[in-house]
Amino acid sequence: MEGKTVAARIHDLDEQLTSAGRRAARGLLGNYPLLGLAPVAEFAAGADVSAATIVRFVAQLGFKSYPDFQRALREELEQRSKSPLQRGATPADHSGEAPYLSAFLAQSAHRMEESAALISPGEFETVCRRLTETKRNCHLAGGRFTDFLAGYLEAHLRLIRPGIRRLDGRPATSADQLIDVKPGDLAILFDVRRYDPAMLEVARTLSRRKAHIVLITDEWLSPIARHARYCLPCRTETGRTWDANAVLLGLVEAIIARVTELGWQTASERIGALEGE
Amino acid sequence: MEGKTVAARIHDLDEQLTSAGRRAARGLLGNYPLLGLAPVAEFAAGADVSAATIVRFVAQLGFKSYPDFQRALREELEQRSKSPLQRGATPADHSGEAPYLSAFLAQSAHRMEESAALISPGEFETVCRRLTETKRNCHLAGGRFTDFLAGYLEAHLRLIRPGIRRLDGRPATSADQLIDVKPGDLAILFDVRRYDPAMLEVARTLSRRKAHIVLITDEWLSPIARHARYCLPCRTETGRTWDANAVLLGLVEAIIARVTELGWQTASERIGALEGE
DNA sequence: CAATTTCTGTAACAGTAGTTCCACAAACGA
DNA sequence: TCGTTTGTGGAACTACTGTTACAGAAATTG
Repeated sequence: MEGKTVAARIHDLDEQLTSAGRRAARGLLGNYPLLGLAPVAEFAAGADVSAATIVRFVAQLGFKSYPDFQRALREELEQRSKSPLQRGATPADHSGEAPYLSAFLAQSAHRMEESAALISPGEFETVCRRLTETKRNCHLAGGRFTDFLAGYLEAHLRLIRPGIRRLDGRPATSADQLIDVKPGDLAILFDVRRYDPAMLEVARTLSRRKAHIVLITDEWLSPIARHARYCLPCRTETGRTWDANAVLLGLVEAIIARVTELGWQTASERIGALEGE
Repeated sequence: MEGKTVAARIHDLDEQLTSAGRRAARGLLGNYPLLGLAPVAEFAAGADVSAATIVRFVAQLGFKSYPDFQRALREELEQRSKSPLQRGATPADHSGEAPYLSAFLAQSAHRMEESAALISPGEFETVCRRLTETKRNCHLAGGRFTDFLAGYLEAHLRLIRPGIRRLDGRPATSADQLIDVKPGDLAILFDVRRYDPAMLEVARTLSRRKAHIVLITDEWLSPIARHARYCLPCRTETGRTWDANAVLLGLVEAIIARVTELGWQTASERIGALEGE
């Protein structure tokens, strides 16, 4: 119990967390561990919950008090900075210029691994399981630079199971698409920064219709997060002109792989039938 | 005054510090910046001075209050972790069993790094340079599961430069699209395993019309490779039902990033104009 | 060597943080 | 659809932390 990192504790709880508790967890993992070192009020504001929720969250993690929790974070941070490897690691790459492509791909790869830490394993698993429930329909939509992800996921899910619907983001046409959304339906939305107002509107409508929203977003969390039951954030920041959506695709492929495994009975038949053509 | 790091401020003071003040400085620099994030009492104990001294020290550094000082430290830490390659931000999570998602993303990440070795840096660079030659048109096309990559690349290249054309893979319609392909034009084709015969046909035609083909494919090389002037293969094998196209998207994003850099003059203007809307 | 100045730690103070309680709202199950 | 349960945020409360004043200990200078 003592030796565990705070991040690990969060992943342990995971299922037991309530909606607001989860927002707190997301916020903290989002810029870990800095938000936890701020005063409660600031943490609360950053995670978009009340101060009371933060205190409850910290108590759930097994800490006696908020200061106690902060001490744990500091000690963790101290451990990390004292461990020998990374001191040399970061500055060393200036020696002998690495080819552009290697450096770029290494960076993307690194961000992909970081994203794994950002996403709660239980939440991922839950989302995948829900995707195998073929009784409910599943709706997909993405914004300007993420719509292709929705398309990619759609193409694969269609092979695996029935009941997949694609929404387009334009408010005009989406209105009538949204009519046949039933309570309890699943909706997977993609939204990354410069967040799309149209997507937010779609999310609002879905929320009103009691659909369960799965949000796939970047580390700064789309405003849709407030309406989302499940939230899967990825590290996309590059410091360059464009953010890295390859990480998002990695996540999408992970979902496809997992859902294929879980629903292999159905999937193999369908895929077999389609391959045959 | 505002932008200075706390460490820099300490060095500035230096001579002006009294004996106890210096102990405080030593303590903080000794395990920077963690001690400063602790409560005053703890900071004091760690630096072996009284709490009052710490407060005076912080005031000397130019901060209005101790909380103010801590905020500065946190912001500094946030900056640092966000700008250059993240210092091994969240690595030490390998405790215990690796969750599905982590394992999957780690695998994807690994394959991404391998791909860097697979692709000749010179070839990559050449392709990017040719993409900045705006005198020649550039045509894009992809197969069933890769067409979205062509779309993604198209969307970004359009922002950067003129003369981008998208071909669709259907032989019927592609015929007339291919009419305005001129000798020396660039054509970027995506083709991965279970290779698309239609794509091969498109490649043949392009080849006949003396277009220079850039092929983005998997490690087993599409048959198009014979017609391609440049060939950029990626590791996509997963051993599962589906191959990993996230690696391909990584490569595409690398191209986008590099081309943006090379043609920044043109690109920045165009992007700026479009952002303005 | 003594008087003066500067610096330091202790102890009381004040303010702000963390904590807790309660009423309300949302989700769940009958 | 209605009651029950659970979760949530606002507001009061408490406790701790940062702050400040003061008195004693060094250090410095005449």
